[in-house]
Amino acid sequence: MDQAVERDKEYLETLAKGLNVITTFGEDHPTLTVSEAATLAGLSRATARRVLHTLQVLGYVEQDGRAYSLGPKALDLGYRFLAAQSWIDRAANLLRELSDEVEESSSASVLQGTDIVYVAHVSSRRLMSVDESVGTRLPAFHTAMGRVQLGFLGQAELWRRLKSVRVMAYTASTITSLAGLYSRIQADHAQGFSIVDEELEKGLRSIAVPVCGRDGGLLGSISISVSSTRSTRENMRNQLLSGLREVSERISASV
Amino acid sequence: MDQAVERDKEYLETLAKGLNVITTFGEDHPTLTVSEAATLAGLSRATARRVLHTLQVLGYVEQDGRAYSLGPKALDLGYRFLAAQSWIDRAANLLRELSDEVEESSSASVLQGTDIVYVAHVSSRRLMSVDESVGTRLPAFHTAMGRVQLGFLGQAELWRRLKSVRVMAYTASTITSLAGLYSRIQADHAQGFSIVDEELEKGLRSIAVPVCGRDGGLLGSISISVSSTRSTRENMRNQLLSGLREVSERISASV
DNA sequence: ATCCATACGTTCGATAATCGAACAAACTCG
DNA sequence: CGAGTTTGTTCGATTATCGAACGTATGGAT
Repeated sequence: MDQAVERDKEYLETLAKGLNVITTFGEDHPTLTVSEAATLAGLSRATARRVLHTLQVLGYVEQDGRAYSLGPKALDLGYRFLAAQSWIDRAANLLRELSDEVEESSSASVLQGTDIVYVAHVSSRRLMSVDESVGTRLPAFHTAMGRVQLGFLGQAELWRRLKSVRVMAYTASTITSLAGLYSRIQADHAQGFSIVDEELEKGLRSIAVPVCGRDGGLLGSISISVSSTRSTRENMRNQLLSGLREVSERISASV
Repeated sequence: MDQAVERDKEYLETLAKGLNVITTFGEDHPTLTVSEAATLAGLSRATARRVLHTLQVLGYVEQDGRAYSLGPKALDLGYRFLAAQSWIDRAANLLRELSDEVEESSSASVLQGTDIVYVAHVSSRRLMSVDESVGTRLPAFHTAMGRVQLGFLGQAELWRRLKSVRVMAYTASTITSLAGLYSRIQADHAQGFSIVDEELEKGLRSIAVPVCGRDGGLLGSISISVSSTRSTRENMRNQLLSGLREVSERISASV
């Protein structure tokens, strides 16, 4: 049986272990001791210590007594992803202007698997405003930004990803049937935008459009989010969609 | 001689190689082939391929034919640093309000070695506006945000870092003597703010204040940057300093 | 469409990197 | 201050990783 699941000798276990340790840090664990890191990463204590020592030498982690924390050099890794995609800077600036104009928060994201990952965000000045940091992940199937990007997948790939998610009913409004999600995504793709209404969180309504490169390939998506007490679906379509489309076109024109 | 520089067996070479490959991606190299990555990272082609394969399996890198590029999962690594520091979200929101009010761009950063690393940035709506992404690094000794943070170091440590930089004359205004930099940093620390005037880039003037935690320990710094044609040093001190100090105090009060 | 040069994927034995148990040292908490 | 817990370090053993070499694939020029 061991031979049946022979390990991939091209896969570097040590690198994987190290990256795994980095991902144990976060909001839940701003600092970690060696033993905590070992437990969370599923490593022996000696191995966890070697990982932390190496990361510290390289500047990705800082040590204060027994406590380790991620250092700002960890931002380098993510920054390089952002720096490699020129459309994101452009999007951030244009979304800033759009948010000022419509007085709502706006975002940009990219699709990865069954998640969207925020790559830009502008909060509005309202007290109740969507506020997500760059790097945040949300389920693609239940977000407007996710649905407009999923619509670019081939039918087989879309079904493959649909089947791989464990669909949860986040609110009473969440679409939970796979067929329902599939149909909605196809319909949104046909109309060129998506509105998601309180499926992820009660009170939250978002409208999104895709962003493409000059060659027509998908880059990501952008959206505006509002409190459902402030704007109806109809209002969003009538008042927010044209602004989003204009921003999307300006981004496409500049890359 | 080989024995004299015996390798640190607690340092994981494979992890270091992997992270090094990640850092070869960026604005200059949004995509890389196996051979390019090997050359830039100083590895054999087979090793570079194994690193890229492992990163791809883990989701940090994506492959399109022969071209590899960083995937959005790379943002996770940097996001975890930001997520672990609650003051940064708070700073971003308050800086957004401040930028709107004063109609200039604002930023927050943390000190790492002889660099500052941007952790938040708000561009103003002006055509000529400072625009730096989160993750960007700038030399601490020649920036207002850097100087206010360097002022928190002990004298010995400050001198150690001073001696380790290769001081460059970015503009005719750049302070290039170590003694001059040292004095300026001490003076700025004493007055509680720093103004840097066209030392890094002609036409760019910035004012910064430190941000501390409740315990008085340094968290980072915040700044406002303007075009030198729009504001004198005196104007910055008279009109911008109080707003920055207020934001700094509100951040400190909330963490 | 073909050919040639370049780049890539894969494999294997050798080697070096990595492992983790064990023990001493350090730290924390009561 | 003492006890319990955690960490740092070391060593021999084991496994992960390496890179040269060769076959395959790709891309560019003609």
